[in-house]
Amino acid sequence: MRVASFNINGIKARLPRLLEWLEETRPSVACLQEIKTQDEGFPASEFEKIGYRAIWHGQKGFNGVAILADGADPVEVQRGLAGEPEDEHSRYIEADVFGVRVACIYLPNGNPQPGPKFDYKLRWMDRLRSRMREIAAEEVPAVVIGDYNVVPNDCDVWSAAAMAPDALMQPASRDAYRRLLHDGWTDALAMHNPQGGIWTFWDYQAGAWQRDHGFRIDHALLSPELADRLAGCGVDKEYRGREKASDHAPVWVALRE
DNA sequence: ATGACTCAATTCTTGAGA
Repeated sequence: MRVASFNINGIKARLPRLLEWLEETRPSVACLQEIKTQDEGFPASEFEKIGYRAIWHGQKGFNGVAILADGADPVEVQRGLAGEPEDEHSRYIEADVFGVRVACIYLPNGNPQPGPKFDYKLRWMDRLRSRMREIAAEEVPAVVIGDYNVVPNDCDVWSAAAMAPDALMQPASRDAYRRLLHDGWTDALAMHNPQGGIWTFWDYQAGAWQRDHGFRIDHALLSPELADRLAGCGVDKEYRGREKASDHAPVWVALRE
């Protein structure tokens, strides 16, 4: 089976591109971020027409996450993270599907930093870590996949110097990400590509795509029970170059049965 | 260079993204 993640930057604007990607690459599970629609605007019937069933957590205007499964119903386990009841951002949804726990995340960007948005990012990462430790304690095969908005290492960005002031690059952001790895989670792309140089995002601005000025911020973290089953992983880079593309490219992990 | 581009919103301008 393959579990994929795609920050689509607006499901309404991206629907033709998204359906095309699903039909061409046919992931078993597809986790989406930045659907940017309220729950009632989610085009579930369009996905059912091509054999995918979904759960989603929307929000007006921005954020929003969804989990799609090929020929199966994702069984929702949780939406949102504990620890901050007043937080109304739709950034987390978790389900059991095909015998795997799948959590789809859209981690706060945190810019500008320093400031309240960066503080929120770090608090959100603490809350995520708490939930991931709970999942790890269940000792189930699990993947926490999505847009982490963290560049883990300097080899994961076209220019560490140019990006240094960004919230995605801050030591506090990177430390919080490393704590997840220290808890026993495996960064699938990093394990298979330790040399770096793999990007999942290219800004719309300043010809970033044409210049290959990208970075790696979409990650798949595997629990020990699932890391043993990792057969391969990759980035569907070509989709970033199509008409009306998202600024992210899809990432995926292939798992042995 | 406080830029560049794109999306959503009862759109003609602003907030958000990264």
